[in-house]
Amino acid sequence: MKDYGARPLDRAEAEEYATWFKALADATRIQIVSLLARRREPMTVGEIVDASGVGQSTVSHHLKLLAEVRFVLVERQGTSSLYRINENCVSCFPTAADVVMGKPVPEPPVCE
Amino acid sequence: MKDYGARPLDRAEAEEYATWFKALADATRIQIVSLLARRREPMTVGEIVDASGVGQSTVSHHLKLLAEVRFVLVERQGTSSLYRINENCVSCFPTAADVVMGKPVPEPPVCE
DNA sequence: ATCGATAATCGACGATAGTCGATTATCGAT
DNA sequence: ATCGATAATCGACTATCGTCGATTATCGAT
Repeated sequence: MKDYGARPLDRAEAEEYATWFKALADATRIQIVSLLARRREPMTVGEIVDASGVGQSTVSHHLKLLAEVRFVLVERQGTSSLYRINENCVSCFPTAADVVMGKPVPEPPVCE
Repeated sequence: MKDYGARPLDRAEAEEYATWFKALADATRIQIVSLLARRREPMTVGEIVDASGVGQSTVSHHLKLLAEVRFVLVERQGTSSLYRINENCVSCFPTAADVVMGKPVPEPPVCE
């Protein structure tokens, strides 16, 4: 690769960002994430099922994916699971979008 | 759906954003886009092939996808094709990330 | 008219993804 | 110990994706 400035996007960085974008590369997951981001409070799977319009197993599947990349956090409470947005991602993710689009940022976003 | 503020993310909006994120849900495409975003000047397919490390047909395939969602723009010049970043997306795409993450914006981004 | 360089398209392959219905696991309450 | 509610997992099906090598199309130059 040639020189495009101080912080070129190498393969490893590109692959990390790709996993983030992949997590939101589906309309159902976008609805779930935006739903949890607007309510900053935990929601049960049942509530999310009602709001998303797809089956319970499908929602559970998507929530698992979103939890694996830590877009959402889980906490079991009694017989139900409470999902909430990961506040770190609320700030990190748009910054990742900036980085890919060439906007210089002081620190590359490292979400957890 | 219940009420989560003035601008809930309906299915249509979620699907539009999903196509955008889907376009960047691959490490190779992220490298291509960030490459074109850093150089603001048009690049030939051959140059992009050299910089990306994958085959010519693969790069051509990805460029076609990126052009379909208008992340990049094409212009034929002689025997080569010149690809450049779509400046609109540089500003629209991070805004879309903000919207999904619940940050209120004056206008929802409509890229073209 | 032909040649060479460049890029687009084709065909194929294995891999991954989204959805569903059905089943299983977990846990509180009776 | 059993029941009911809740959510996770399983199995299957179809669809899409990323990559490649090979072929074809385009166009400038000779």
